[in-house]
Amino acid sequence: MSAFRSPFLTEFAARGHFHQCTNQDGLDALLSKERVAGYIGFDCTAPSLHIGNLTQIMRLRLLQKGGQKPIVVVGGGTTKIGDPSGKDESRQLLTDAQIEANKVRHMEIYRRFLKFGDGPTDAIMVDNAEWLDKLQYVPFLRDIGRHFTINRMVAMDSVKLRLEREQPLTFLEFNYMIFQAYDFAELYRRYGCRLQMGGSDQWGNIVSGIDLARRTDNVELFGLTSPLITTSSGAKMGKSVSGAVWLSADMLSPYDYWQYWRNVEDADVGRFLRIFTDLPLDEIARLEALKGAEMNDAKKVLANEATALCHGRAEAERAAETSRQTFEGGGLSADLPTVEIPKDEIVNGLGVLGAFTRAGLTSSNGDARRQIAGGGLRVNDEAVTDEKLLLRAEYLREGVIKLSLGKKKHVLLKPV
RNA sequence: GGGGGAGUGUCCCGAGUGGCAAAGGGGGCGGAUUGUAAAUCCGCUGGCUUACGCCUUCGUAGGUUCGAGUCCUACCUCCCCCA
Repeated sequence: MSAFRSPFLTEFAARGHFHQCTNQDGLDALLSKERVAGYIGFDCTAPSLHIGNLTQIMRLRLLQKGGQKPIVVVGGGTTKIGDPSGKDESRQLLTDAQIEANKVRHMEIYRRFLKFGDGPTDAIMVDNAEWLDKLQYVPFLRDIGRHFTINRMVAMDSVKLRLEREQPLTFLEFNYMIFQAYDFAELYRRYGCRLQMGGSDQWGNIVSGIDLARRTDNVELFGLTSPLITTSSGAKMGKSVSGAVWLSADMLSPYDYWQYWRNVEDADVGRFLRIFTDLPLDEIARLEALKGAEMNDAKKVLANEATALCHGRAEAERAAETSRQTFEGGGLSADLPTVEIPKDEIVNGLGVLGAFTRAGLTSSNGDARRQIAGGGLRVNDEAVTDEKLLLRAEYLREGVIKLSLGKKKHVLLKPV
């Protein structure tokens, strides 16, 4: 990878985002010469975005920091098709209402990471349903479809892999790349957008758009992809205590979000600091070089910075403090997740099994029983050995009972 | 339209002579060890139950049988070959 002249590409590469570029020198020259609008598309398949999407958002953020103009394309239209890239099975089709609801929630998230407005480097957000919904089949086939050969489409990884693995690919999904290609060309016409970024799995779709625009508008557009971010142990990143690592506080609390970053593997700390925070590279290099237990300090910085970007500095500090009290103070933090129960139940004595299940720590009484057998449950930090234990008022500490599953999952039971 | 094959524990893959709560993986969770890390080792991984035990599960619906994941019939879905 040669040195870049443009600040954006330099930073982009230095932070580990660079995978492939359709015309590296051409793009670098263009970025150095004029302000470039670049986009990334996001489909609205889930009610929140997760950290997989965050890697993309951070790339747009870098684009903005580099003095260029980011465009967020929300896939109100393409979500109706479903991207087959990298998947073995079709995603279940969402209703228009679900897509719309998801879209509104996503837009709120983009605003936290990017500055929107009318200024030259302010981000803008557009919905590809604006043009895709209006397309008419026959005119579209004649104008756009004639630029695509089945031969090439079938050779695309997104299609080829599905066929090779003998998994069905519907005609609907087969069309996805055409729509994404059309998006790029349309964004060029509407906003002069010259650049599309995306994960490495988007290469084929991006190149299709570049080809299309060259044929229809005789212009060179650019594609820039990033490596798929995995954990050092090879897993696709993004699993937290409660499933995916969501960016919406109502789907994953700032505390759990903070904990996710606090718990990344040692080997990932430097890489993640570069991708998911704005810290200067020399500072990251210093943190990354920490040895042994000191690595925990680097992880705290990662957690603080990443959480502050997503949920605000105040929430990050709160999560850090809750974590400090819980893990380092050995004490009780009132900020842990709390489940309320009727006061009577404590007065009468509440069975431990039910209590853990109510708190959401175990999935059933049987599960709770098994966890007790395995030594995994604690009440007020003391291991539960008797599954018939009744929780009564004398277990209250500062008005709550602390239930724990393993070392990391804690819930406060609060009588009301 | 004709012929052949397949759907198994609600995370996934996958074995399964009529006696099966159903082999084995992966993943996940817990324990030990650690640094809230990795690696390693151990345990758990359908529901209810103090317990004997009871209930629910193998694409769907029926049937044969003391007894069905396993045999029969119909239907659904998917894959392959022929037209």
